[in-house]
Amino acid sequence: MNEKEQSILDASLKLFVEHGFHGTSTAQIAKEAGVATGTLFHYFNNKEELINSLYIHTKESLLKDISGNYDDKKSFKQNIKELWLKFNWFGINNSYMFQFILIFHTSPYITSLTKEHLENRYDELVEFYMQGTEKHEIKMVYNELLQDYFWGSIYSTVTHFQKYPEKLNEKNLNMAFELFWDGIKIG
Amino acid sequence: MNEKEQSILDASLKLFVEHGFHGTSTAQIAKEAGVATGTLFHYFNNKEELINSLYIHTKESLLKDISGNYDDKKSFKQNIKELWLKFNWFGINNSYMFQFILIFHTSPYITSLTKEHLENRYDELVEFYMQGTEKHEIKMVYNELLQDYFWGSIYSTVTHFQKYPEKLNEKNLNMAFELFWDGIKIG
DNA sequence: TGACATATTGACTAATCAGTCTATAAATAT
DNA sequence: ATATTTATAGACTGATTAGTCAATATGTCA
Repeated sequence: MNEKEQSILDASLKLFVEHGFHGTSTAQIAKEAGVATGTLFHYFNNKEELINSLYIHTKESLLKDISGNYDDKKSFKQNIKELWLKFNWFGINNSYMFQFILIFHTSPYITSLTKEHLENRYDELVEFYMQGTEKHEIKMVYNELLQDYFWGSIYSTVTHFQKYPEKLNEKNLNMAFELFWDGIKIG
Repeated sequence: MNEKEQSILDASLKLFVEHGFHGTSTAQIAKEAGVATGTLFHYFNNKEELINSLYIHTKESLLKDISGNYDDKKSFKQNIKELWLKFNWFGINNSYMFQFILIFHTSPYITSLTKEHLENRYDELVEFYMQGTEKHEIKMVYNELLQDYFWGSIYSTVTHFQKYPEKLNEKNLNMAFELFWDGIKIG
């Protein structure tokens, strides 16, 4: 990845989150990135291609951070907690990226081709969940609801600590996890 | 509320949700509403005033739908379930409004004056919650986290049934509530 | 060295935007 | 009935936008 190309993506991430896709001009992006508009269009054919690249890079970054294997030596709860924490730390440490995913995952400017490129990688995560229901460690709730419940917990926890950074500590993060876990555990 | 004024707000709601604030031109709004641009600027001095009016109307509509008093004859769980359901039905039956609130509650175009106009009305809701912690029916979790947990559950449930409308029935809605309730209940 | 490709620049352009203005039409008041 | 205010229309304008283009610089390879 070229240095200028990277700074264009960095500037875009910041400005798209702060002012939206249409609220950010290519001139502003170029200025923020410290390049000329011509350079921007040298690396990206148009604005839409830019946001698609950004979406791919952001999601790749998330996938990299949350990847890791199920550890049979640990309990199911511990395994799921580690995954939950990885998601949350990603959101807390990369607030622009997290907000970008939140805002733009339904954007019409992100093409279906771009989405396909990533969607199926979450399959691993889904199977991971299934393990818990099979072993009757978590409630018999259909998969789609379980996934959305999981994501809702990540969403509310990350946005909570973005809003109240002074509340961020291990105790409160565990508290937030227990809210999530007690919702799906059996008994 | 004038008929044309209302159709301008309706058109704005739809287009702002679908294409964003800057992604929607005043000409498009006027066309969708079936009026001339001059009429739009007769009712709203500028685009920002339009989105602020829209925000107020949308939140007023939400507040109207979720309002109601705590019923001492019913259990705390039942009371909170009814509130939770009111929020969810609002989101399910008014998907544009719900998405609009989600997308624009942090928008810089919604002035702090507009926000103040509504924020304090949620105080009732907060006190409602406190009742549960005082009676030790729900976990001793600090208020801000509890509120964000509540909102996260609404968010994930509404977006879930927007994504999978065929899954919407009483059984699954109750299931989603139990995920939420078991997270905060004691024991 | 010299030839060719790639990188970078910023002035430029056609299209689009928010908002204005003038002209009427409809409603309301005196 | 007449005057005054309010509603509606759409052509128009100055500013801004995404994207182009021609010029120049830098790198690469034989």
